Amino acid sequence: MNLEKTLYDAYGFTSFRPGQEEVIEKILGGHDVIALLPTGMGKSMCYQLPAHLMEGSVLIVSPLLSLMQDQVAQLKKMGEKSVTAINSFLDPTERTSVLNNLGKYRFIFISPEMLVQPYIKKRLNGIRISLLVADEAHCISQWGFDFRPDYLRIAEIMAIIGHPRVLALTATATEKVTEEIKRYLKLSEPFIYTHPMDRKNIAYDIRKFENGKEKLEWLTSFVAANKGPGIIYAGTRKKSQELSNLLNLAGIRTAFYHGGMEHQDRIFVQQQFQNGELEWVCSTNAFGMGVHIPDIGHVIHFQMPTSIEGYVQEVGRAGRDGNPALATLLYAAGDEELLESLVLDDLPTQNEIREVYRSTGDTAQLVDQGIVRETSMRVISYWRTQLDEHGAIKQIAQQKNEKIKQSAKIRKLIFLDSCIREYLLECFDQQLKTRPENCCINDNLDHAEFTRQREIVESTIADSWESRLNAILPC
DNA sequence: CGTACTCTAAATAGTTAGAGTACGGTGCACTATT
Repeated sequence: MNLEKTLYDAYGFTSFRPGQEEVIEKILGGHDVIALLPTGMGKSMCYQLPAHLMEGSVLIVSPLLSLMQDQVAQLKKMGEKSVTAINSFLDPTERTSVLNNLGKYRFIFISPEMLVQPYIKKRLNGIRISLLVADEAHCISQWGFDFRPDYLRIAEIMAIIGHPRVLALTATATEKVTEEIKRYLKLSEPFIYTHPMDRKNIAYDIRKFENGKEKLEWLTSFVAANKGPGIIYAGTRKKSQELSNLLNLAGIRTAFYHGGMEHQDRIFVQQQFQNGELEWVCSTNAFGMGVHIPDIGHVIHFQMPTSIEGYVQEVGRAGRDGNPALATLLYAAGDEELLESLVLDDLPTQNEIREVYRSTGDTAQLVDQGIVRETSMRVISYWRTQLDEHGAIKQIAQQKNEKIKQSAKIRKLIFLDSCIREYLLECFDQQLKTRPENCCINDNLDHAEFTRQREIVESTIADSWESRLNAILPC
């Protein structure tokens, strides 16, 4: 079979990007695949092309509604007509029509929450699904255990849709995360494609301060002296607003972004940033997934990220265009206390587990009465279908242990004396092959040289929104 | 850890200081009102 010809006929591309062809061949050969591909490497082509060569529909599990809407729009722009997304954006009339004609769509996007709804399972029964795709598959491990437990339940529909082949796609996964993807998607012998994940054009800087005030002063002067576009990650919603207000006062075009905002406002900020109307975005970790801006030159962490995986994802949003980019992590004494308590406190407590397991009535009441938190309830409800009370307590304790390990890794990163790049790769079980010139603060990072290189880049990028739009358009 | 909110005692009627405590970040779907 000539894959390149199909690629050309269906999408007009003459050649594959690294990894695509190998992944597609494995899928067509009947294998399940876990593909770790860096963002911007055309991950979606890995399921788009097979869709043209296999009988039946491709079902894509996607973490965010906005991401789904984007992908649907992009596929439609590429001339794909039979695309749909089943989610709460659908009004009842549309929903009925989509559900009645499910088998007619070549691409069906869905959230994990929707996927496990009994009425959806019923509708999927008997539909011919050739491929199940778990997009951003690290979410299984990152969110499944404490935030969106339906991520652990994707495999429940395998039998219903006739055990199709499975493709799990992600840009960042440690061996442990890969293992969890494999376990929760119930893949027996998947082909695992790993791309070297080092981003050579990103230089790493870590700066330590006595207190928050010093950190703030440094940030203000840095942002005043350096051009965007850039992202500043804050630890709380409130802090993201504070930082944005402060920078605005200094005359810098900035907006804040976090999960507590109206959906419309979030879309607006993202669009403004993409069109170059904003130079910096101050945000919580809500910002980033599905944001494709090639020329981000700076990612600054004003407060510590919650895990190394999160850090690498956030930092990885810089320098997609291959030009020099700088990742700067700011630390002030005591910062770790905030984050660690925040991260550890959100797992269900022993008391919550006990209350739910021993409740005989409506468990929703426990949430209403404030005895069990809403997120805890969903997590415990999931484990209740799998384990007894003792088992659940053990499971959550193990999860907590895992989180403690994660925060220890972040702590180690901050106080590291050796190469940051090497350490990050080590966390992903990879080895550094060649060290770029501008590597990291512990390895001859030359800020002056970096700034000089950025200036050359900036002078060649026309600052019109048209050129940016062209750069963003899909490939 | 820092902040914001609640509670309580001491003071004497409505205010205030200090102690105690809860919260902080990621999103889906669904329902009940506007």
